[in-house]
Amino acid sequence: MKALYSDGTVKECEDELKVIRHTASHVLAQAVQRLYPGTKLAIGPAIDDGFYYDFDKEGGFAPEDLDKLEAEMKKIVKENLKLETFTKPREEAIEFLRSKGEDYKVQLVEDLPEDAPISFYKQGEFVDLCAGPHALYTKAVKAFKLLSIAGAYWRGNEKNKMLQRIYGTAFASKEALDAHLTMLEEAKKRDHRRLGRELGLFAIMEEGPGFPFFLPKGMVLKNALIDYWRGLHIREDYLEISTPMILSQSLWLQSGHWDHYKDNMYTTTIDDETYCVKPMNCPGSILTYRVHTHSYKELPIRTCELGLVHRHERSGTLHGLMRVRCFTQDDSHIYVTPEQITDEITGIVRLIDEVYSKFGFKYHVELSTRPEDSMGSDEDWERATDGLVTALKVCGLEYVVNEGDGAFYGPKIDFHLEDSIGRTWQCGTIQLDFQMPQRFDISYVGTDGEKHRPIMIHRVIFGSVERFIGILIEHYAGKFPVWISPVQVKVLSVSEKTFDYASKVAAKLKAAGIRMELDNRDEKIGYKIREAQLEKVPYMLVLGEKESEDGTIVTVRCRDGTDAGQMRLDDFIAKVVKENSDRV
RNA sequence: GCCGCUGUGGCUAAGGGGUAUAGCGACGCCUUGGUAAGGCGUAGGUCGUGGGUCCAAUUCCCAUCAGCGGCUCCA
Repeated sequence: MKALYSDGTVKECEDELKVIRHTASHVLAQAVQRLYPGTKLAIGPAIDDGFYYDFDKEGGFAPEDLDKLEAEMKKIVKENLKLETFTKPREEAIEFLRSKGEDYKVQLVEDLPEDAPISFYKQGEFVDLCAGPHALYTKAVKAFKLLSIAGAYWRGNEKNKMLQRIYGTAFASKEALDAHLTMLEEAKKRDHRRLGRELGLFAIMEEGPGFPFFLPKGMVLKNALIDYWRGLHIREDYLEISTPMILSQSLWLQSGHWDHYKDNMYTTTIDDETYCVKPMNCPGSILTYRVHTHSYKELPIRTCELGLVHRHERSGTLHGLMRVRCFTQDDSHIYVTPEQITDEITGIVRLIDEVYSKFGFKYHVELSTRPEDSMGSDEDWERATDGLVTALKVCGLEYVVNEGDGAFYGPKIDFHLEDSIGRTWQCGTIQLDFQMPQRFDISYVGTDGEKHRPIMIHRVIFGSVERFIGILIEHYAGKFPVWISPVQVKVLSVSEKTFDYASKVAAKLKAAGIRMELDNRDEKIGYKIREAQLEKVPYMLVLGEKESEDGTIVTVRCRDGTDAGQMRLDDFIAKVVKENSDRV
């Protein structure tokens, strides 16, 4: 597709969808200004799967307005306006925008480099400050839909005014648009909050907003993950510990958490003393390090802990299991010498990759640097950041830099996973910390017999077991692999005549350690199969008179609807036991 | 926390100023049935919570709590 660039040239564009969507956002802004004169424009970019435009409109938009705006947009597309571009000198551009009352646009121009030409795009009566490129005519926006209205702060700063953002999407064809909308509908069915309820995995109640309850089936899944976690950590020479959930405020003052994190901390009073519910596990781990003196020969010391932390997250940020107020971190604190940093971090990156690959997750990596609210010297931060960058290079990992998003005590490498509709969630993280060891004055004895300061690495793989389970649920759409399936086999009797045989088979499965459920209800086999399908159980055993008379065989139906035919019961048991122990 | 929307039996929804409907599910009876829903019947809600307006509110208004979509923030 050809596009109009801000230098006035027309050429083949690199990203057709982006051009269509960006033009769609202009068409939306034009419709808004036609229907609601006086509405001010902020910004309106194309995004991953659509576009949005931020407006400042007196009284905001009502949901019905989306229909009216869509209708007006269709008109504008039908008018097939030609897009034109022109530039203005800085002062003239500011004057022009000011005369139109576009205060936000004036601010945008004022922030552009002094000597940059200020480009505008025009379609019919509508003119917008814009760097382009755009479609040549508005008819390029033939397949679009407005999706939602949301609040958004001007320039993403919560101290600024909240504007109204209208989200929409656009495609090159109606078919592509419909396919996208259908995909969104399908994704809703995989939402972990819905599946969590339907499959009886977890529940979040009004009595504890953000504090999830794990139901029996969810607990089986969680424990399977934890067993896997424990095995890995034994293999990798970690030492498991457990530290208290509530510790004295003085500890949190010493660690710096009170200064930098108190808004997120819950407190309680014990015998007139203030105690804090731990929002992180590091101070606890450090205290265990200090119990004994350590030699350089012991390092690296890798402590690990399934730590249940509580954080007061703001109410509007809670989201199913993905964002909660109490969660289990598969935490680890590793004490190393400066020379060991690169090898240790490289090892962790590989371990994280091993775990994510096991589930077939795609992930992307970010390097988060020093935030404004932080502690420690510039030199420490530089050394720590360099250490992480070196490890990333050694591993050959691609990453993006997330400026100012590090922890208050150190920079971090973050691993992000995607949910069913493409939102990403930070799960794994590796943080390099020079501060805690100083604050707690921990040391090891070196070859010279002198005390030296170890460096501390904080890291998680799942991140939070809760969030990881949320991602797992959506990734598998509830059809978990056998080893984490809450129920692995459902035993279904065809009629009352085979209740006994079904019970016998069930007992044998159970004795073999297989998680099974027996359905000996007085229902037809089709009904029992339907229910087992909805529960997304990997294997169903259909047991009727044929199987019962033989006494050693079972008929296996798989979750995907295929009929695996008859097998000897012993062979079936061996197969499931193997799948479970191989974790597939 | 901020902006907008939502809140009816376990779930999904309908309704609407004069104490509320359906389907699924649950339970009971009949049916003994071979790979995604056999039939009949029964129970279950006072409409998130608290105020207010009104002869009367679940239905209107206010507040509050929770959820949803975003923003900000974060594992």
